[in-house]
Amino acid sequence: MADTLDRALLEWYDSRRRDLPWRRQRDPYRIWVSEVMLQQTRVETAIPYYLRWLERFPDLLSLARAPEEEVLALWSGLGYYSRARNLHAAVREVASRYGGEVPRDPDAFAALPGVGEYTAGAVLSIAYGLRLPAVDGNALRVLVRLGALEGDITRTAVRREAVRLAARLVPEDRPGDFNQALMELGGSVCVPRRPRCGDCPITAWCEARRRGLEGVLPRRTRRPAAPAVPLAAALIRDGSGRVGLARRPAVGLLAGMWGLPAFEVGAETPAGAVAAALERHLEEAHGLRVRVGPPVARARHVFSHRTWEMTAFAGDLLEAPPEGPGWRWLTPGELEGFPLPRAFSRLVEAAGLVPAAPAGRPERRRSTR
DNA sequence: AATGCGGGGAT
DNA sequence: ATCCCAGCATT
Repeated sequence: MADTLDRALLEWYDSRRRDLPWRRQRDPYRIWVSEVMLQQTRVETAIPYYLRWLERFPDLLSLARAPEEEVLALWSGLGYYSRARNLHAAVREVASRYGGEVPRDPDAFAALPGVGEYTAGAVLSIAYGLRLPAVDGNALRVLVRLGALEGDITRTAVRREAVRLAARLVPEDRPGDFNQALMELGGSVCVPRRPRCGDCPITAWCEARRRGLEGVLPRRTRRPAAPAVPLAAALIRDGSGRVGLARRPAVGLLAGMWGLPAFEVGAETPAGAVAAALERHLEEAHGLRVRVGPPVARARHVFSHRTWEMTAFAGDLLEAPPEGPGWRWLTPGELEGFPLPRAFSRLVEAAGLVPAAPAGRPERRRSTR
């Protein structure tokens, strides 16, 4: 076995690294896209989105030139939509300010929207070979065990300590591979519960293992359960059977995405008054005069911090709606391929307007038989 | 320093 | 049910 931690880890990585789409080249733009998609997202989830993204936006300038609507459409279903908006804005800044070349300077790169300490370290170490740490959730767990850091990892101080440890460990030679190896080790061997220390290439250096703490580290206070929030949505048809969609506000949950017009029902609204409250919401938020009828579909959607208990009410349009950038009508056929966030696509499915979507998220195939 | 922000897979 | 994922911006 190699006699230093970094050599042992790199040897392990060389023998078992996965063949991932973003590991086939070192184009900084492509590495960057992968790192943003992978923020809080599993590798297997991101891959189909990544491939489709690069087909449409093969280089930085093609993304910089694209309209935001198309960018969000390609991201839809992946979640955390500000990632897409920030990446789009950042790429435009690189195009205009840096001549289309991703800056090598860590401070300049990290100043771009959506680029934090992790993403800067990952992109610059992988694409440019800079000796920078990149500590994601997986690497954090490895580092906490390696150094037997006993503090609560939800605290900033403990995370900083882990980053300092990583900065000490990352070698001049192959820093990008080292960072990826640390992450991959956390994802496959140094897993949250019951780590497979027998398969670990750096167990000889692991302080938690030496002290018998590998099963209890990292320590973390648990999050409170997400509250359930009722959501009232309107399923409004126009004279020709099309369905009304509203663009959500630019800030907040699902910001800027399209969905059924909807609002979160507060505790002050009794169950019997929801329909009337929905009518008021449609009037105030969209200038629509609608008579809200009976509920036609229900669905539950779990976010990380709240759960929507969704009810869709049928709505009869009393008066022609105003045209505008925040409102559009789609036929059920158009709805089927439309980039809706999952919460709304599920609700529309429950209403029987479109067939249930196929398992693969990104390829919204039209009619596969 | 804590919170908001998606969606899904593993246990 | 709970945890957690190649995190970042905002407060």
